[in-house]
Amino acid sequence: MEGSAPRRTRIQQEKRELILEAALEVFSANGFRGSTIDQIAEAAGMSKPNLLYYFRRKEDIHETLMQRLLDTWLAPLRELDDIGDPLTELRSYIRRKLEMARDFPRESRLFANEILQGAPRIKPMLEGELKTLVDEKATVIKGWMRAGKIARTDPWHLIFSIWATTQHYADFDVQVRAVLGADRGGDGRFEDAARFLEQLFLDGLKPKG
Amino acid sequence: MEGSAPRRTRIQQEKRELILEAALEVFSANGFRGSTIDQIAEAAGMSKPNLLYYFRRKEDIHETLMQRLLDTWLAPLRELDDIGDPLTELRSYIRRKLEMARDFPRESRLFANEILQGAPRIKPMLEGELKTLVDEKATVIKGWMRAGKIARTDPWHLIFSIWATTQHYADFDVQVRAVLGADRGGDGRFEDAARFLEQLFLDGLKPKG
DNA sequence: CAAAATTTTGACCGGTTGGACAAACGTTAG
DNA sequence: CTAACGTTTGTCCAACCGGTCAAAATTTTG
Repeated sequence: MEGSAPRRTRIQQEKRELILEAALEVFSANGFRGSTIDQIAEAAGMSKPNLLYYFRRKEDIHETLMQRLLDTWLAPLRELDDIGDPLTELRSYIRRKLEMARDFPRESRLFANEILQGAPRIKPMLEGELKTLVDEKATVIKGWMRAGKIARTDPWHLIFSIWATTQHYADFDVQVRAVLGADRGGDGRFEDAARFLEQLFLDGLKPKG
Repeated sequence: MEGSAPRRTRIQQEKRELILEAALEVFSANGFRGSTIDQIAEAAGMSKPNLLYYFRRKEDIHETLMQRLLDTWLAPLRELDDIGDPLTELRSYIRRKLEMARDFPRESRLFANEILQGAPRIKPMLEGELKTLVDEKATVIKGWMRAGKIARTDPWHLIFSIWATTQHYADFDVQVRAVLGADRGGDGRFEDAARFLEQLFLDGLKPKG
């Protein structure tokens, strides 16, 4: 039996990383079918056959990329914990997700692309691992509601709304920039978004008093 | 000079509609580059050369589809009006957008695909028409804030958050269904979402009292 | 160093895809 | 009927794309 960790030379380690970085760039910008091996190879600074020496098929690159992505992508939700003040916990979660949209927009778009196409490669994971995790966190949130720490609502849709609002700033970045214009579309937009989302999720839109 | 409305026979009218309907189905599911003319032709029940008789290039279909989409897509925002109670207006807007996600998910995904790829074909429209419209509505919303009718926040990010949360149910439908599971993922999910979003946008998550 | 193992590349292949074209088919008006 | 016009299709092509292969270049190892 082969060990589960394939033995790799130093060059293989490095080149595989190089390819994955290049592929993230290309896939996230053009989608899976919209990207060609040649594009990835060029972005990685090597010839196509050379790239195919490290990853036998185009799908293998995508699969590897997706597996790595999912671990880090769900980390913020995993950290959502029962200890500490509920509202603070949620605020931290929103902030972390927004930071990820700011710092890893390519990963967000890669994921969005996959889901948009019907998640052909990761549907089992969504129905298994992801559902389990979300259900678990929904239970935590329900506990907070029962304890009167936060208002009663649907925990699942709460999580969806956090995903949607934060990832929007990565996935729809072009639109956000276009609408905000040159002056407000700069680096400050994430701070503005953070402030807005905090207020939205905590207090909503009803005027005070 | 040719008139701006190209003269078309009855058959041309019908067949073009047929093609656009088929193309919406295919493009929204596979993206532009992921879709082939053959697929669209088959979905429209005709041969490829026949389809190319009505639309000379693949891009022409996509362009026509996108132009039509944009008009209807922004209609709800255009309706956002200064008359009537502000909170009611916003609630209506959210409801209408959610209904569009429910009734026209293919249109939503087509749009999402375009933006994700960097909006190569509609960027001018985003920076022009769309920005103008949003700026205009932001002014209306600011007026409501100044009048103390709704809480003070950033009107642009408010609009983004409404777009994000509602379109999420069309664009990330697979994920939403997977997480909710067979029992809660049925038709009721849009009503649950409507209830949740209303509460979120009006009152936020802080517990009452 | 020299053999062995690994890495890189140019050339090539078969399948797909967007699109062209001319010929055939159908329809309609004089 | 028939000429003109609109519609449909089979065939074909050039470009592209994922992937193979054998040979050359390079690195590692004894």
